[in-house]
Amino acid sequence: MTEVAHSAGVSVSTVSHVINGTRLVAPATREKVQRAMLLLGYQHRPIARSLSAGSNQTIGLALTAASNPYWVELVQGIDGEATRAGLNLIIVDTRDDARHESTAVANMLAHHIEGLVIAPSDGWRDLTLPLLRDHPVPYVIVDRIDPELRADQVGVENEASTAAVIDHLISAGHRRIGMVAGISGLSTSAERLRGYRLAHQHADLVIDPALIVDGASTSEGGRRATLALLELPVPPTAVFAGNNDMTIGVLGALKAAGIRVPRDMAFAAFDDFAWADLFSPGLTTVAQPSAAIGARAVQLLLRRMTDREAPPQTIRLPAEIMHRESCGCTPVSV
Amino acid sequence: MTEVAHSAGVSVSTVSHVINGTRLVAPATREKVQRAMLLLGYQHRPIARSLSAGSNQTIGLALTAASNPYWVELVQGIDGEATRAGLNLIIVDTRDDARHESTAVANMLAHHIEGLVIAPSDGWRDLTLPLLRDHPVPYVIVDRIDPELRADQVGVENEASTAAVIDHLISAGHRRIGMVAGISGLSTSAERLRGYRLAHQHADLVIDPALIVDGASTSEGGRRATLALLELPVPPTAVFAGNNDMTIGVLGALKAAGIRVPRDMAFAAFDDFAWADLFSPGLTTVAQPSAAIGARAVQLLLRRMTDREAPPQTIRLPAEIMHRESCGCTPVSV
DNA sequence: AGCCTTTGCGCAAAGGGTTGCGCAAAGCAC
DNA sequence: GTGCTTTGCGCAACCCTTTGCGCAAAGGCT
Repeated sequence: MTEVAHSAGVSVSTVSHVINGTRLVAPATREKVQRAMLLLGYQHRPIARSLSAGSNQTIGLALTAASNPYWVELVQGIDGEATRAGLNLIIVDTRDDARHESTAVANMLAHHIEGLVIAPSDGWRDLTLPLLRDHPVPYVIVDRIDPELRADQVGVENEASTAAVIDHLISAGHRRIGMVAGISGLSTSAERLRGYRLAHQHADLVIDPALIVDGASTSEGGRRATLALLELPVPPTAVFAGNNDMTIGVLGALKAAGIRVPRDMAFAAFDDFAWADLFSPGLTTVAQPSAAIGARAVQLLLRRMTDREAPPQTIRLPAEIMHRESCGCTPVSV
Repeated sequence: MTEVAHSAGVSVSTVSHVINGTRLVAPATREKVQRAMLLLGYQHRPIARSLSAGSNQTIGLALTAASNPYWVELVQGIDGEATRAGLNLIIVDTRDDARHESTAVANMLAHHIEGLVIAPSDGWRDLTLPLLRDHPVPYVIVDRIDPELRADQVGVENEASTAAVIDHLISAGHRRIGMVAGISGLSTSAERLRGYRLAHQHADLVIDPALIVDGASTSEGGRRATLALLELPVPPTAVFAGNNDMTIGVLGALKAAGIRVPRDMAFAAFDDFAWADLFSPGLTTVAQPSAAIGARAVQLLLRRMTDREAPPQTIRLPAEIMHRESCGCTPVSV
């Protein structure tokens, strides 16, 4: 920058102002500076700005890479909205591990990001949240909403949409519906479970506790949970899987056991994905508006970046129920 | 840092040296400094170091978020290996768009990353590559290998593994095999196509050019390509899809047309994924060793970071063929 | 012509850390 | 006790950019 200033015959401050448009510069001078920059192949290093100004036009996103395919659309939603606002986005993988998450976030903070979107991992309150409290960085939580937290949050209507699907199964005549629940540390798991309970309440049905099994939010967990359900004295006639990973496990276990969906067992799940439609039968799922969640999160973040004192807001977006054949309520067609 | 130095009764330079272990510090002094850091809750900002020293223990990864699910394992492979080496990883989404890719990479460079792993988008040579040439940042290319480039690269054996699968279909008696090819700007597409051709050559079969259709590497492209194949005067008896997105389109089109796999049409594809095993029939696929590719890429990067002059290396990792039922060579079983 | 307001720009400090150079104290051999 | 080598640390310049303050020239007004 000094070189550019020298070559253009102006001071470095003028060069800086030309670059950022932070104050009036006579057109002639501006021209000269720009020519000098071009001539010298000057590369602006916005990062140095963060030293003095503390702003580098970058926001961060922290989530677990494993939560595929939710991932992709969410990232695209966030990235798109950030680009629209003239912000760059950098992403880190939390591995859904509080320890790794906190170091990854700390690294982003060291890089002076101006805002953060985070899908917190289980246990983040002890390690990552304190970091955020120390630093004055605005942040928005996505996916895993924590009602006790005074923070901006965006997520999906877990409870209502799960209840709607379970309700649908109940109206189709099912009385024993298995629930393969996600890892209990996650608010999403709890909310979906509440939805399951709620639907039963509305129908005045008592839930056999044995029907609720822990799927640990993983494929393998889903498989085991399903085996447990099948071994019950009176197995369920329908199963609901709490997320897409568990869906894999559940379906695998059912296939291995020679149980056919929906003839022998009705099935529905949280999380839609490209393949859900291709299965035979097509899978009835709850589709999250991932891209919209991402976009809203960035909007919330932008608001907070301009107004630190704005009241925290929690947004719940409605999910869409993708009604296909696996729930067994319609005759299987092509 | 000044505060810490003051509180510990030493100079800032000593504090710096304690933090980085860059020169001998008497144990007693070191103790004092560390206590002071703890006491004041000092947060080291490695980013500031990059101003003077140009090192901040962070490497970057640039790829398209859409290339799911390849993504997840690749990211995990890279992240894991980076962590092992004591490096932080930040990721950016290129959107498979050269323009977006170049600004995203430029942003990472501005953040003074010490190395870059990149799965280049089509057209990156004009926008992103020049950036890399200007900056002295070591980089490694993954997935899309460019044979003409003198750079470190890691990818999968596209040609040989595709040839093996096509060969398998040929030995099963198929003489007209449709090839749903990926976007032509990608080296992976070209290599897989070469594998397709190679297998035919080995079997002394002439390829009807109409059997090779463009699937544009997308689901929708795969669908259209499949329709084109079905409308041929003599349709193929088997189809090979060049990646997982196109697989969705192909399978969707076949299902919509009421064509059953593998009875009416054999099927195989590049890219394995969790659901492939759950389909009925299970899908025969080529599984990339994504995690290994990521890990190797980081290893190559580390080598280059220490030795800028090392000869560029291109590594091809073998793929694994997941032999299931969709290729029709075995009786469909449970 | 004298004074006030713009307009345009330079000066220098600041932000957080690294590092070459040099100095002082300590250890050692004689 | 003298002179030489280590060992341990401080000083200050430097990395790159931003920005408050202040000055000078130009233009408008009376």
